[in-house]
Amino acid sequence: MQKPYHHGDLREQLLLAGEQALLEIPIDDVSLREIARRAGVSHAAPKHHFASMADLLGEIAARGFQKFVIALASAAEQSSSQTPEDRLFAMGRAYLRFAEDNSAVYSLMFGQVVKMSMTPTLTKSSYDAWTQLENAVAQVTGASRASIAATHVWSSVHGLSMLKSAKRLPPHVSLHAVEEDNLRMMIAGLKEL
Amino acid sequence: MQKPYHHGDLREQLLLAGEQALLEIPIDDVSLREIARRAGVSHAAPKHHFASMADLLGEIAARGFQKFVIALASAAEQSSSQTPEDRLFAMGRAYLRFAEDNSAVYSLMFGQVVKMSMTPTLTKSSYDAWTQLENAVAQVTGASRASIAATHVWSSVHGLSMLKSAKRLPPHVSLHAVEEDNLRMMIAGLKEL
DNA sequence: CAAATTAACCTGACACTGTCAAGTTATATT
DNA sequence: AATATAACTTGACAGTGTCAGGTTAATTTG
Repeated sequence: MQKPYHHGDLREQLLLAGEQALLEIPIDDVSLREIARRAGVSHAAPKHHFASMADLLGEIAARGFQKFVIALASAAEQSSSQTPEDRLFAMGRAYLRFAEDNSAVYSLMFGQVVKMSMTPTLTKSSYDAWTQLENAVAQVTGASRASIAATHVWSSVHGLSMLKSAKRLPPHVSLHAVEEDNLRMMIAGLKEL
Repeated sequence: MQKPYHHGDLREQLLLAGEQALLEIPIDDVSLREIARRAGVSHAAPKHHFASMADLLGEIAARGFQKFVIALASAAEQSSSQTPEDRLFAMGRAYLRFAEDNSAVYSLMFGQVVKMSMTPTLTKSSYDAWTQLENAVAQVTGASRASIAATHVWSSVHGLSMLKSAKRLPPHVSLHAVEEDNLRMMIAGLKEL
């Protein structure tokens, strides 16, 4: 728990600088050296806190999953007086919103493992996110085939998020309408499992 | 239409070398220089055929969409005696298979535009792929809201492909069962539009 | 409390990347 | 046959991630 001598805690500052950089500049311009620059340290300083850039990014992705779980839980709570379907719908909306508001971190969270290490904390946080979704889905479908059902939910919402952020949706459709209709169709499909 | 003096046609060779490299080595190791090396030319030779690496990758993605359209059409034909739902199901299976067999090119096709230029041929081929899907979906839902329905289909199948290739699905579920069930739920959802 | 140890950080180097400018060579045009 | 042009090479530049070795500050030890 002892603080490093120079920066208070450089590890945390690097994570924050990385998250900030992902918000501010194109993802290809986010380099380890740029993050070090933003934290005000030399280009090799991160080595003492992260074995590689993939490790740093993996840790940022892990923190992304943690915020993600909180965002979805909070959305679910606010509709907790309603049906399980409504709760799932609210989580779906929160999911799409998170992906939009944190698009760079989101694409890191679900990106190829080649650019990013599967650190233990990332494994755990992404597992937590999965569990949260599976529980919410189990309220709708029953627990027996919740894994399959959750995969359907996640695929649908994740796919829509990706198509949106990659700008692969046809320009003439209303994004908001697409989202609402997609969530409705997705939940309807659950009942056919 | 005259052939370049040295290689027959270096442009085509570079595209082939790039496609091959994407099959053989990790996507992060696929560099412009590596592709040039594989084509047996100097590191700057590609400049005469592609303005940038993003352009080369964009062209590879465009060719990916062309093969993709052919693969889906061929799958649909082979079940053409059946119902529109069956045809869509068959296309869904072919989609998942294409994404698996061509994972690097697939992730290029749907990746961020930052690494890859939206060249005119890429715009056209991805539009063709979209149109093909929309037509197949319209056979199931009717033409009026085919855009929305096609977005639902694409999101679901694309999302599943990405989760699979990013290894974000829980390890205890059978991939084959997940795919079949996902396609069934997805098509069921169409009827609730 | 002083000395030794260790952790945190910096400097400099290496091999690699994409892109550009300038030079060379082979084809095409005049 | 002379000229022009397109295709390719060489060499350079600024940038990257990572590693080795040196320096400085905090911590632990004697």
